[in-house]
Amino acid sequence: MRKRAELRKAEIVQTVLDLADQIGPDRVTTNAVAGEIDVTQAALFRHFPSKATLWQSVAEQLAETMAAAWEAALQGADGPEARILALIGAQLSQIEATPALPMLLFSRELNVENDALRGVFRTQLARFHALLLAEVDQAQKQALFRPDIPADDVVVLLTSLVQGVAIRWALGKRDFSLLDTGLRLLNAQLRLLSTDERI
Amino acid sequence: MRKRAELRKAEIVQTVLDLADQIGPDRVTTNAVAGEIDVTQAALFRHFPSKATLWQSVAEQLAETMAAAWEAALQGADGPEARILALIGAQLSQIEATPALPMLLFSRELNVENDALRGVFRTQLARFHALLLAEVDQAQKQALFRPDIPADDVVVLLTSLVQGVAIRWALGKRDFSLLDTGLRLLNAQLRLLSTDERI
DNA sequence: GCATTTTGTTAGTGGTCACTCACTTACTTA
DNA sequence: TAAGTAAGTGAGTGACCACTAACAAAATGC
Repeated sequence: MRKRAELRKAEIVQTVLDLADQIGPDRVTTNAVAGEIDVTQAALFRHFPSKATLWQSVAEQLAETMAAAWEAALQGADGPEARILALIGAQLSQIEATPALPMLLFSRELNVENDALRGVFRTQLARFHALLLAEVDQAQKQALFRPDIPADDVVVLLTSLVQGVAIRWALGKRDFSLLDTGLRLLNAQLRLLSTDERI
Repeated sequence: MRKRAELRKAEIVQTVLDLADQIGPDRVTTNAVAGEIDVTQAALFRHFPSKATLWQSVAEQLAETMAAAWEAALQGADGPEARILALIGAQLSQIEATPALPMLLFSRELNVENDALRGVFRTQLARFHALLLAEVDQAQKQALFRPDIPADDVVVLLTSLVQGVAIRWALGKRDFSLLDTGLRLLNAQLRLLSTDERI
């Protein structure tokens, strides 16, 4: 069935993400993608000049979705602690919705073959770090967080928490909710960071 | 130059690890390995019946080294906190000495192609988790650690710390000491976990 | 010092990869 | 409704992959 280019492009990008999760990013061949959407392999090259540019489209779509989710998280929360919770919750949801993300970070495609792809992800991670840092800084200035740990280190602890639980989830059987588990651990960590002795 | 099988085997295994770091685990082809040690590609199959068994040898060697490092860490430290420091220090050193380790965890080779390889790594990670859990349990029983966070969650926070800082190091420019940075963050986290208010 | 075993080479195998090209069919528009 | 364009096909390309078989030479054992 013939489709318009825009539709087909979106379909291809989504299929790449699905396949990346199912069989691993580096096993996503043009043949596999084409077979999944019942089109010949050569048809893909009508829509993307090369496989690398196809991956770049995937990265750009992911970057947009993530940026939008962070924006929404920040808008919907008041105070540093709530915003940290919202930001990390958004990130966990994003990973749960796109399970290929963690593996993609370590894929050959990103790390070896495709410099542009790597650039997009690096920029996104740096942005997330900066957003968290601003909130942690606020929290320490308002004496909500213990002041004796550098804000930068706190951010690394928080992002590590996300990565750690995401890895356990992605490499394991995914038999627990990434969002729930992540938020439970985050609450524990926030309790440790808090200056309020009662909680 | 002709070498004895045992020497050659060890050389091949080491070359696989080196190349896995330099070009990524999934780019380690038999041709690349052979070229690195100035031997024809076919010679590799004198020593390993298949590429999969070659990777298994790599995994076994890594598993042995790690187990020995953990053993030494536990022997040389007194008290739960010191043992946690030693265990995680050993793990950070191991990653720094074998930078391919984090990427290997997410490689196609491990996750898709080679079930035996995946088994070895899963077992190792579970062991590390268990070792840490025993120490955290002790620390809470001796009232060195806050009792209000489940020991299992504390272990996840600690292993996440290792993974998080290792990822930053492996995917970045490696322009900081993994061991130093990891231990600095670990000390911060241990301070947060401690019941002693003075530190 | 000769025979045997071990370690290596040369030259292939079939399979898969991204990508190309000449051609056809479906859709759009004048 | 005819002409032009957009989307898709079929049949290839060379490059690279893990792996094999027949043969050669180096080391070892008697």
